[in-house]
Amino acid sequence: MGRQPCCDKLGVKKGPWTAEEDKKLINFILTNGQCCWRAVPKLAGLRRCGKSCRLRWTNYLRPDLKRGLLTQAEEQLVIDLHARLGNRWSKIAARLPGRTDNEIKNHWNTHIKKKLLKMGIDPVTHEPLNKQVTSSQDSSSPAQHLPQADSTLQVEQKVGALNSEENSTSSPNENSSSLLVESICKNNESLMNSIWLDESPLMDTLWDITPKVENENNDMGLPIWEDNCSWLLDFQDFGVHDFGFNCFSEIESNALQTIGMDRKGL
DNA sequence: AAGATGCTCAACCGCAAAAGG
DNA sequence: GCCTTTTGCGGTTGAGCATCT
Repeated sequence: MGRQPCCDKLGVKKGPWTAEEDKKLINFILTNGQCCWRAVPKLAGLRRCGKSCRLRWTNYLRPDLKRGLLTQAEEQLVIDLHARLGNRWSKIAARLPGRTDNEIKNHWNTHIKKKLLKMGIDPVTHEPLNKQVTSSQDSSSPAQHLPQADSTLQVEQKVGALNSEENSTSSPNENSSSLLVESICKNNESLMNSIWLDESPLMDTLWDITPKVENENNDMGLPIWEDNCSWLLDFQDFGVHDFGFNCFSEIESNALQTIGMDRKGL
């Protein structure tokens, strides 16, 4: 018996996406907005599973994605958020505009984990590795070992509010302060403050690109769709050229019609 | 130069939660 | 409230590239 597959496996393509497939998906979403992902492959003429389309869009094709390595500040923020939220990558990603959960997860596993281990910090508990040996004898919380800087206090209060908002899914790591948090707070006070002050999800509204909702986004003080569309001209890092000129002109004309954008104006 | 090893990251898989009837 | 469908999440894999021996 077993579970029904998420999509009809027969005739469903797997593996890396081709430029042609990307083109179809982008074209479809620009024209129709994000609708039922299950229906997308059929409607867009793709031999892919809906899940795969959603993943490709959210992790690679979305207009608001930043490319390239995480900055130092972003990395520190990830570390801090991980200390509080654990492996809840989507929640962490929601607080880093332009970054995806997959990207952050990958970066964590390939870079940050090693970095922390090198520094003698357990990437799971965010506590010093040597301290853990004696932690069973020492019942005091990690925060008690640290001098509490004013900026840290402010951040911790905001985090407290955040945690209470999310306490239904609290992770075992949430209450542990860490040496890293301390240094992050000291070095990036303004960054941390701005982040904790604005707890609204940054990403979701930004990339809700259904054409008719532009003005609603604007009401929230967020950039309207047109402001985020410069990517259409260069297709981010993978470039227009990756699609071939012919296919791009087709997407471009459709996209520009959809969003009412005049290329000459850019 | 060539094979071995390590690293990165896009993509897949399976499960759980949410949504809809 | 139950069942089915759809979506979202986190863990894992593996191809491709870089570096080492």
